[in-house]
Amino acid sequence: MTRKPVTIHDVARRAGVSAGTVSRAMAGRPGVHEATRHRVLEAVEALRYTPNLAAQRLSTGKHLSIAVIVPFFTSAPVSARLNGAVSVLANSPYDLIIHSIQTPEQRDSCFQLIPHRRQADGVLIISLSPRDDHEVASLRRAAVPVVLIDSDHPSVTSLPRVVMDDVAGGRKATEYLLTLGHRRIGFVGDRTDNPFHFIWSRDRQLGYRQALEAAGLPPYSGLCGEGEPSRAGARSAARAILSTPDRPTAVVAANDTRAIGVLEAARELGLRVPEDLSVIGYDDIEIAELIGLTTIRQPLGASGQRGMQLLLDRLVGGAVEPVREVLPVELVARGTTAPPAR
Amino acid sequence: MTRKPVTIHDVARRAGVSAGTVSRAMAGRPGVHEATRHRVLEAVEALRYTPNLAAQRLSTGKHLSIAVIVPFFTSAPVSARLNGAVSVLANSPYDLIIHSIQTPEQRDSCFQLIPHRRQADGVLIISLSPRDDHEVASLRRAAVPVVLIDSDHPSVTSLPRVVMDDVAGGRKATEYLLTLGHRRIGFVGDRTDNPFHFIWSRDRQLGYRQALEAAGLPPYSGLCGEGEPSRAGARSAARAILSTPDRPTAVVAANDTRAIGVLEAARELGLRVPEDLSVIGYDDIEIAELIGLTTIRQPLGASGQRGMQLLLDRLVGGAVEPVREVLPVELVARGTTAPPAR
DNA sequence: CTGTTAGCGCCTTCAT
DNA sequence: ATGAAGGCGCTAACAG
Repeated sequence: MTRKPVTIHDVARRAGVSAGTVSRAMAGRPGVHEATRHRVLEAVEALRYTPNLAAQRLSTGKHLSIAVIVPFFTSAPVSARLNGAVSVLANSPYDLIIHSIQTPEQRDSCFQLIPHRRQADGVLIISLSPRDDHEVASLRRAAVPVVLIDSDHPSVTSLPRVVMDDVAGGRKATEYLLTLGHRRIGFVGDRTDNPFHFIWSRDRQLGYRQALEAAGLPPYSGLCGEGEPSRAGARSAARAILSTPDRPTAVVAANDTRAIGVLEAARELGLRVPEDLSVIGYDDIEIAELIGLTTIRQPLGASGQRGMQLLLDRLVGGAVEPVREVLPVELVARGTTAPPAR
Repeated sequence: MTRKPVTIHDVARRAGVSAGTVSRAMAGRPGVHEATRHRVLEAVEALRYTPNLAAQRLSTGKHLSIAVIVPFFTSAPVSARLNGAVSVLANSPYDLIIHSIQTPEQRDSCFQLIPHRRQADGVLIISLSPRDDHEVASLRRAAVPVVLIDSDHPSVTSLPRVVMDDVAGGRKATEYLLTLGHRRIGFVGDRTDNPFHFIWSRDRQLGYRQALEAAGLPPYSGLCGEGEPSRAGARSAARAILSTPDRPTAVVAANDTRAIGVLEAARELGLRVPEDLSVIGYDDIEIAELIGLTTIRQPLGASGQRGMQLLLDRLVGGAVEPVREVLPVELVARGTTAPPAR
């Protein structure tokens, strides 16, 4: 079944030319007689010749592929970003190699290996942030360009990246609740020291704190729940803070999935939404619209596209200066928020 | 920044051996003195040597990568399957090359190119079925093993594949409604001649018809809506069949997304669910549980895992005989179904 | 315009 | 146990 592959020499022989000419003809490079090119292409067709990519890569030093490091791409926001990135590649010669991170160990090994092993022309890292200066430095001296999406680090010696304005998002969400008249506002998010080193929850919480502070309100640290990064985790965290005597009248969730957990907790506790409790999510994934969840919308697909574009730019244009693009977010008011009952 | 890559010869020189020995030492093959191996590995470490994959591939003829052809992987079911497939690869040396299909043209070109160009050791095709015998034949004479997931074709000369029992699923959904006492049951699905040649909607509809027939009911062709493959499309299709004088008391949707469209249509028309209308979906994606949708659950992640496993089997074991594995589906009864009002 | 000649970096016999 | 040599398939530089 797997008969010997057709090589460039087979084509050359059939067309009555040399391998070099076949190479030139196929690459469409100038300096080949039109008739010759025609004969070559005919032979290619007849033999169903496909160049051996490995040989091509070895010879040219180009890989024509891009590696993407991405966590849990069943998560809707991540998969939306990935999809945006992929769509940019559709009309390019680059292949897309996916490295799906499912454990913290995988994260670490991918961060070390992928950018240094010479297998892709560029590396795109989605939603996974460098842990420390050391890791930033390691990425900077990578063998190929590295671009980050939804990933950041305060280090000055920085990498090109596309980030969401998570702090502003957390602030907007909280300010909206303040505008509605809420004063006791809780937050349900991720642990700062989560094993994958996700930073978005932390940043959104920071914005939340800023908004409270700006409003002259004390930080309600007792109202912040951290739990497993899932609906169930958010539900139990929410159950905890909603069971306190001075329960909050509103909750900011670090993402839509958690917001749904909060809604479930509210239902379990017999709290009506939005009459007894306002809930606001983050991401605006499809489900948010369906259940009428008020949320902060971030440009998921666009972030993927932009990041991939940055990477491609530096693949063709050589070294472009590092940039840090911040994408804006917006509030989408729906049915899970209302003024507090008096 | 991109200094000259370190090659196997650099390592060899530093370790005071030849390139061949380095190769053997690194591959952990026998016939290398322990002390030598140690020195080699030390040199590898010191030089941060990473073998050039392209060279390795060219030399060995193995690519250590698997190509996956997959449509719209933002769709929850597709991304769940893909995720299952990826997870199998986590502990293997294989890389995963993604070919995301976004247009019918891409579908066609990928079907022709990917399996024949010698770039991956195997090809996994998810949720995209061969269009005709010709395409089946083309896949069969591919240069590398090809495995299909959620993809099928009646052709006798078949390919190894993992399919869902969509016909049984459509039947089960319909039988459940019949059991509840419904007699006028509609169906909202995809067009048979959809451009991507998806077949699951057709098969589920077939099961639906079988169930009706078995119950001695005439085929309610007027109750079948076909629309754009989206929530909105399903909503307008549903609006049409729910506005007829003899409207159905229950609707089987070809997937959960469409079921949600049907629910929206019902709400618009002032029909209560499940009192005035029963709705049943298909897939059991996360959202189904959230909104309490009765649905048919299919093993999404498991199908991906199993398909990838089949592919790996045939990569190591050589030619295994073609199989057609059918994965079972089950009914998940939730809140959108009830006996019809009398 | 086209053929020839060297590698690209690695693996793999075949000697030693 | 190790070194030397040839080749994987292709491209690129250099002659003609």
